[in-house]
Amino acid sequence: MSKIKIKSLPEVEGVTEDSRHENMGRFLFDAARRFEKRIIELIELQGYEDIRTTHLTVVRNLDFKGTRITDLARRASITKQSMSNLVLQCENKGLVGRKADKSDGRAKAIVFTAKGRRLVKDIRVAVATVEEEIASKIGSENLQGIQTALRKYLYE
Amino acid sequence: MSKIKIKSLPEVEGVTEDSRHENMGRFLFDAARRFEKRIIELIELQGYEDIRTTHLTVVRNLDFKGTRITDLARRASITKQSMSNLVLQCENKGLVGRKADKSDGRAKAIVFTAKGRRLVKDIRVAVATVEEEIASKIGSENLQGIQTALRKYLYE
DNA sequence: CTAAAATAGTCAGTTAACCTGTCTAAATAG
DNA sequence: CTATTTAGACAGGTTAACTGACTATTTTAG
Repeated sequence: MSKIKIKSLPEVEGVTEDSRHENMGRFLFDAARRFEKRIIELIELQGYEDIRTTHLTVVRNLDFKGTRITDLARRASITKQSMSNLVLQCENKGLVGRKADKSDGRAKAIVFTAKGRRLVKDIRVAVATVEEEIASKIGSENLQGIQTALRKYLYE
Repeated sequence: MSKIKIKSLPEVEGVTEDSRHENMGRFLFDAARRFEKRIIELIELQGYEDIRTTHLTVVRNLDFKGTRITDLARRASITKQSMSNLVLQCENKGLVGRKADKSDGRAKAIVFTAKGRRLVKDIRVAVATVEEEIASKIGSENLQGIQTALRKYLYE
């Protein structure tokens, strides 16, 4: 990468200028917040109670064939202790269960219950709905563009 | 808005399909997280200690002419109690002060100290730097495109 | 012009979502 | 076969939000 160009920013003069500032971070943060809030709203409309964004972190990273807590944690970029706790919550809600991993006596595979699989489907519908809502506001080519660009930023 | 179109989503077949799913919410969330983390890193390199993203929430919404806690809270979409606490933290760090609002005896205007104004400048440089970093990865036209689209989604 | 309602801010307590440190049981490497 | 690593759980702490209750002003309405 070329050397970072430090923009010369406008001087603060007196006490009149506004410190508030639009920037990428703010847009991303606000948009992420709004998106998640809307997903939860739609999921609640489907009749689910007390499903929070953190539970989606479990659901989102769980393979249908089953996934270990350690792997879930790594995928979500949180500690295994935190993930362990989230999995416990999902278990209490009847969304996931545990089965022994016969190849490793220490490990347990976290697997979806039927209810959990139903939630996955309902979440996908909600996600598709919110994406439609956004697309209808900014255009689907912009939606696609954002996703492509952020994928590149994040994972390449 | 027209009625929500529910996409027919692929059926879950057996236990082989992966439940993990790329979507807009995930991209936004991960990108926001990465952005904020990077800003904090750069700010710490500038010699600041223990400046957290929540403190940026104060700084980001504070006018140079001074702003009341209630207004800060509204701008940040948090309760005034939460904002009151954040302002206290910023005050303890010497970033902001309070002065009486002569037109309203109940109110106090939160104002930047010299140190706070210096931080604002340093944050702007950090933001510009991170935006450059992103632009160098995804192209500045994509960066601009994302900002324009998200501004539309969020505030129009 | 006063009594009632609204507003600015604080205090106290709670909850959610993370964290670190420690521990066990099992697996693997030298 | 011992030593280290790994999977997971348990205990306890921190941060950033929340609600509810309170004081002190200001605004409004009869």
